[in-house]
Amino acid sequence: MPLKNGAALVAEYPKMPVTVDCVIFGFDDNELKVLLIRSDLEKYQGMWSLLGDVVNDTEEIDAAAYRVLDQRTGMTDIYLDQVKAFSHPKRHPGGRVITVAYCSLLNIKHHSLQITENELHWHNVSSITEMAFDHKEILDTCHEWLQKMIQEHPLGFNLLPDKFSLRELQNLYEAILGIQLDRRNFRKKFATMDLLIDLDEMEQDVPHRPGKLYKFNFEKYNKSPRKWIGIDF
Amino acid sequence: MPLKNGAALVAEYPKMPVTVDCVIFGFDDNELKVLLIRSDLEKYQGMWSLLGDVVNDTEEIDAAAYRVLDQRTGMTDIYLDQVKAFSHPKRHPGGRVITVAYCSLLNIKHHSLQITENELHWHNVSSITEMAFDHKEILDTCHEWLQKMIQEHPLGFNLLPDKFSLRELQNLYEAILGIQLDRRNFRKKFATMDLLIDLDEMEQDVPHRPGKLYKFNFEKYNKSPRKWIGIDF
DNA sequence: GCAAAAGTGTTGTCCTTACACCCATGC
DNA sequence: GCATGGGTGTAAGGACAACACTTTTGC
Repeated sequence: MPLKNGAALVAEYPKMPVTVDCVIFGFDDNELKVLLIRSDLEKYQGMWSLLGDVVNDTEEIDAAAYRVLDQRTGMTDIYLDQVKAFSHPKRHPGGRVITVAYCSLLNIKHHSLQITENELHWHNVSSITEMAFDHKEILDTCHEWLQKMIQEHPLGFNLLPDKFSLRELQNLYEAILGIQLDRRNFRKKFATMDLLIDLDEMEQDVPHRPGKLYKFNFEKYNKSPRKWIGIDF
Repeated sequence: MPLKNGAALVAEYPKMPVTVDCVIFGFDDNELKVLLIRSDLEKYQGMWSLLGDVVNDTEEIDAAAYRVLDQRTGMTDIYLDQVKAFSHPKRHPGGRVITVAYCSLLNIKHHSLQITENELHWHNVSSITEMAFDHKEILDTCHEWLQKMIQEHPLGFNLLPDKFSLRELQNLYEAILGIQLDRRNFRKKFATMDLLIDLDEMEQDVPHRPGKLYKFNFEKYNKSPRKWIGIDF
């Protein structure tokens, strides 16, 4: 087989637009939220869509996703992870567009944009039934991804304030997983893990007995080895 | 904000080639193998690369990956799953190419291609140190993905013959995970799961006491609900 | 009969689950 | 003082880890 020149080969490849779409989750009022924008396409007039943008010619797709987050929220240190590429040929009414979905987690309280100005709104994930493009499918995929990930990795803390109570943490897990958890067992679990730092501070302005505040010990977590063996299906 | 026409919008998006690369795993001689082809690019002369191809204009990326498998192995019912998109702007020497990595699992014994003719060869995953493009990184990512997945899902059976012994199954897990497992506990685990069908047949032509043969009960597995709650990190 | 792997049980430890009461604070 | 959620302990059951000997077959 004759060897080929890379540039000549690639020049003949079919080319198509690639975009990123960010599923930006937040947590407020004991509900899992997602940040959406009104679609600016005729076909999807009035419907909500994920925040996305094209991938530029010399740009990593991760970089494009971070750029979307920065542009829309003004925040640059947001948790972000690639989830899946979606490629149905008719998924975009304007023609073939492949998109790579990203899941990102941010603390709503840190995020100070004027949401009414630019048609950007937080929505309860549980009450969304329809979206522009295939964005409902992408949202569902990212929600399932998140449900699995928060059980295996300390991601949920990205959705909470730096200081949080055990009640808030449990509410977060219950909202994302859609189940009720036993309070004593939940607290025991985190006590056993020994990855929460007791700040010796109390909640303020709650209409009941205030709870203790904690922060997550990322330093200790990052030093501890992962124990991941266990066949179970 | 004025509404836009989809086609006009998409026409202005940057376009780039998208490819798929398949990490095709097999299992033989108690080793995890991967199917590779010699690179046909000048720059990577003599080096091995994954099996890939471009994604065509109206083709789903999943379909492109299945097409690669069909073309290279002649098999159409192979397990396949999307793993991750790789997008470094310089990952292909011929210019910007985004690739989506797929992991596929097949039973080497079912696969009858003439491997010497078309420069296609099975390689021990553990002895690969260098590959063309960023394919070593892609292979490593898929290997880690597989290590995690075989513990949570019954994927490993795709790498084994229809009928297999518990010893073969354990060898498979040990090869993929790179660890030793206790034989009694391993068998007990699968006995408790009650998802293996005892075929009342014995291994043939083994130079020692033959073991019983089993097949996996996919029907029962698919009917059983997933129990997936358990915070652990 | 010897080599090689098949097959099998018990025990201790740990984790998970289920469950109920008193306490501190705001109003 | 009452409403609200904070905070705690225990007992039972199930899962997992460690461990050794007998059996069957091919040669």
